[in-house]
Amino acid sequence: MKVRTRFAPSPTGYMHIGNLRTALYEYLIAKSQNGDFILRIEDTDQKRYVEGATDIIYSTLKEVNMNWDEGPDIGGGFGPYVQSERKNIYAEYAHKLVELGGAHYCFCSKSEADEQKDEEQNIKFQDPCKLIPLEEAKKRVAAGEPYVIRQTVRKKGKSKYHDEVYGDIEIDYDELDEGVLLKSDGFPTYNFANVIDDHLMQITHVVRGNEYISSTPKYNLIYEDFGWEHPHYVHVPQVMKDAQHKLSKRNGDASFQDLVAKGYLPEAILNYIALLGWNPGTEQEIFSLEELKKVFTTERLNKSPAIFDIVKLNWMNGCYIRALSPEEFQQKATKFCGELPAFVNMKALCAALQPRVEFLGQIAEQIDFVPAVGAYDKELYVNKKMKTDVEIAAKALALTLPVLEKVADWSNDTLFATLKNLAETEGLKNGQILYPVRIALSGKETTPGGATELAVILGKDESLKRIKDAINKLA
RNA sequence: GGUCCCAUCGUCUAGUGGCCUAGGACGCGGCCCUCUCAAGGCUGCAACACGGGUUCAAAUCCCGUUGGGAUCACCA
Repeated sequence: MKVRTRFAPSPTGYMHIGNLRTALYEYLIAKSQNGDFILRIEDTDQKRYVEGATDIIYSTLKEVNMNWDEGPDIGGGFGPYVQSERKNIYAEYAHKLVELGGAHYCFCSKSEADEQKDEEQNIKFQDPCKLIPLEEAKKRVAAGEPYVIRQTVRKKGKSKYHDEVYGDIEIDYDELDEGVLLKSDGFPTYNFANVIDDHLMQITHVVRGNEYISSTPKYNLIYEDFGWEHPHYVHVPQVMKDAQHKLSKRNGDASFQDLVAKGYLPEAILNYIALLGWNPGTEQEIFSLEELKKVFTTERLNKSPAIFDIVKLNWMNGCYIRALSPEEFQQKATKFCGELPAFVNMKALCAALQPRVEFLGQIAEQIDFVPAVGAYDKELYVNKKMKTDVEIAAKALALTLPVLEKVADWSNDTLFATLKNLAETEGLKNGQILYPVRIALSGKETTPGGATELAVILGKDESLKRIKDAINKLA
């Protein structure tokens, strides 16, 4: 049987990192076995629907290159792929389930149900409507009385099922609550829709967060009542913000879009989250999607929660940035450079930046001196290790200016050789020339590149101008 | 509170009874390289939650304790 997995997000306007990881694992399970990856939109809660949210889902999946084989936009043999368009299907099956004895009509209001139960005391809602004879209930429904369809749990004893990562799970049927399957507005709840859809769409592996472990027996009951086989279950641990809290929108934790906006590369993010809860069993850490397809297996999925560590993502993203060709880097980096003066040598600037940023959002701070030198203190010229002070700097800059004016080949090699030579003939240390020049060009203590590299980035005219300015400042 | 799940360096993890004086990666410290800072190379610090068993032998199996998480919606 062909492996079919599905990513079934609800369109709430936010691509959560944990969600994306679930999608990745679903994609990898399918693709590692030549199966199909299906996209389904779970929008049965009209209150939570956010305009444009489905576009975020599409664009995110596309950005990380996880292409779906069937979905709302491209169709497929098992559509429609949007749950709100399947309303009548759920209604049909819900009524069928009532006939089968797996569910019943309930005329209680939500508040009536809420009043009865008590989580602390472990008192569950005992639905009085269960006792209404089916024929009578049908009459009331036909008469137009508002109703919901609730699951009926008749079984006693232990419910058992196998999970691919957690192993065998046993839960007592008494623990299961008789939840609403079809709401009074006619829409199904997740509890019902996911079962119907997964069966109808012939999903073979369901991947979801481990918060569903304890409700899975309820779904299995529905499968049983219909006489269907349930899919393989792959419950995955949570992605946490810290030991106590999981990553969430409410906490303001970064979403995939937020990270991309900060200049993290989609491939790096994907690589990083693949390793949050899964490992290849080898010491390899850098994986392309294609490589992951080859080595992924559910056996190597972990049971315990993983904390999302932005510091390690930074490192990994840095690896991806450094692996970019200079052209690719320049193309991506330009967007983060803002408006730069015409004198800037972009190629040289990007070459300097590439090994020095872990994510593109760090560029701005690195290049703030490029448009113009900001205000700085003369004391910046004092550096013990470089053996410079204000006086030496003034002398060095005065010496450097005429020499640089004569340089025709404004390249790093030539500039460096020239200044090194100048230092030698003047009996100065390299640093006594280079350090002041670098400060003159940037006005900053640390810069992406040395004096001569900055000179190349700024071009000859601008460099000479800045050195003159510095000489005046020190005079 | 009931039920379910989890538990190795700060973090991600390897480890499925002897190969473990517990390996790798990030981070952190040191050294090298060096026109500052990075990058790169080398190197150091750092963990089996606790207590009982089982066994010739336990991070690995069992039980308990502790700690953490999840769930108990007409949300998914």
